[in-house]
Amino acid sequence: MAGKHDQIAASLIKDILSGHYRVDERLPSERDLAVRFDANRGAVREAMKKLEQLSIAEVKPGGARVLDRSEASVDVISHMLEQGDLPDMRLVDQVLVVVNGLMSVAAEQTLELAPDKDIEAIRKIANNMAAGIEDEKVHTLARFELMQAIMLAANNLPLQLVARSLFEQFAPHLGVMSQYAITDHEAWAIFARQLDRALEKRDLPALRASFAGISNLNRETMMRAFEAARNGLGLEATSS
Amino acid sequence: MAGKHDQIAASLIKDILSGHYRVDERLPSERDLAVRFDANRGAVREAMKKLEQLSIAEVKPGGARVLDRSEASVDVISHMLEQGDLPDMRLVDQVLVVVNGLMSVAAEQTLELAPDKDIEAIRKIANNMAAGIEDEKVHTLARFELMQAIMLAANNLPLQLVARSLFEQFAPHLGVMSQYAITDHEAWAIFARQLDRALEKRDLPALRASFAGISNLNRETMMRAFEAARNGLGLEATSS
DNA sequence: CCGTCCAAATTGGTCTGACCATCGTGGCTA
DNA sequence: TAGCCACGATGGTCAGACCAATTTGGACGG
Repeated sequence: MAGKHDQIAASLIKDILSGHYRVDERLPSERDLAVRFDANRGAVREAMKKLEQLSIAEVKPGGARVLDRSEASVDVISHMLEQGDLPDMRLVDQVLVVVNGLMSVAAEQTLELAPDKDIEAIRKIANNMAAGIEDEKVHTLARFELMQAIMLAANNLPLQLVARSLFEQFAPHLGVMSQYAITDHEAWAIFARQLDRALEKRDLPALRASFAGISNLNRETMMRAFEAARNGLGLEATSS
Repeated sequence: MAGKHDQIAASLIKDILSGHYRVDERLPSERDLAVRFDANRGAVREAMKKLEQLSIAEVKPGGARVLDRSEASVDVISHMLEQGDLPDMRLVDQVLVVVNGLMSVAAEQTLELAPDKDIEAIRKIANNMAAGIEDEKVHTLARFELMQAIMLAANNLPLQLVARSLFEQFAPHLGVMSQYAITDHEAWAIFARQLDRALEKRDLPALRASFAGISNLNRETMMRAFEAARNGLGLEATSS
């Protein structure tokens, strides 16, 4: 299915991110890697392009060198999350902090600039959640709807791109985590009501307060899901 | 200097971003483009890889198609800023909003988690700015120092990566804009003092307030710089 | 006249092999 | 021992060919 260069890139990325190669270390030549992976040099070359795009390696005549993590592209996060059986809890929490922060910024921009129509659309979703949703999947869907509506209303392309990038990198893992997640629907209802009122009255402090609450809720829910997942995996046999 | 594929990619990116190709439109075949640019198909291929990486085009057997802007990678922002003589003011302001928001999140995380040592380092810089800096370049440097110190103290890798990505995309244009920018050092001093006190007393609301002020200051400064730059370019002859 | 299906042309994907400019390295010389 | 230089290795680029998937156009049947 996947091209050969994707497999090579994935292997090299894993090696680098797992610390198999140290920072500033020269990695093997393209020709050597070609024989190691039983592939064409072109394939290796495309893989190196990928590393370069992720800014985890710098490739230039004379050899390719591993770069420091702080130089990396935003897109490395998805690969970092794929290290190990379970994503790194600390990293996930950090991503949540950023995403929640971006959502808050988006909401503030919306409050400031968005037309009533867009705010009404958000309030409608918030109202649904404030009324209380029993079903977990319906609630999850509503949360996504709420996020998307706010992002659209903010009408800030860079904000949308960053938020979407982070979200999509985390999304695959969200799928496996969600089966362990237990959302506090009642707490959500409270904050949803607070958000609705803040939007109605264009009350910025109240808006921030509601998002702070939602952020903590999201983080706590995820932390609990992690513990559950860890226990769940611990009981099962180590497959493969 | 730059590889041929870079030139081809730049040309295609410009065409797509400027609307020369419509969304969902098929762009010419790699072989045709190779003839048009008088280049090897491999070079065109690498350029297409670039477009794919930026997620502004989707390339698959049968042809490559232009994607919607909302699908794009965060890295397109730098190319969007390069459209036209002067960067799009609205886009720049949006980037500033996001960066300032991220800085605020970083500061909050710092206040919550960072060791005293890191907070002291930030306060030291803030104190310098509160005392009042006359020289423009020194002030600019101090602002960067402040940003970097806060980002480091937050100790949140995803946050750092996103902020750095946005900043570096904007940085080249910042250089040309800065010659038109006139920073209100006195207003900065006030907010720097407020920031210093907020860090000292671990006062979260005060911290947010200081960053809100700094954010507005940054945006207003940039807006004024834009007007000045527009006038400056208007008076000069349209070179080249 | 319209829809369906099939075959040929087109397109991207991959591979092979070669040549060049640059960089690293080791040996040679002063 | 220190500096210099030539050789080997490495990435960068190119040319040409073949393959698999897609697209496209026309032939065919309704």
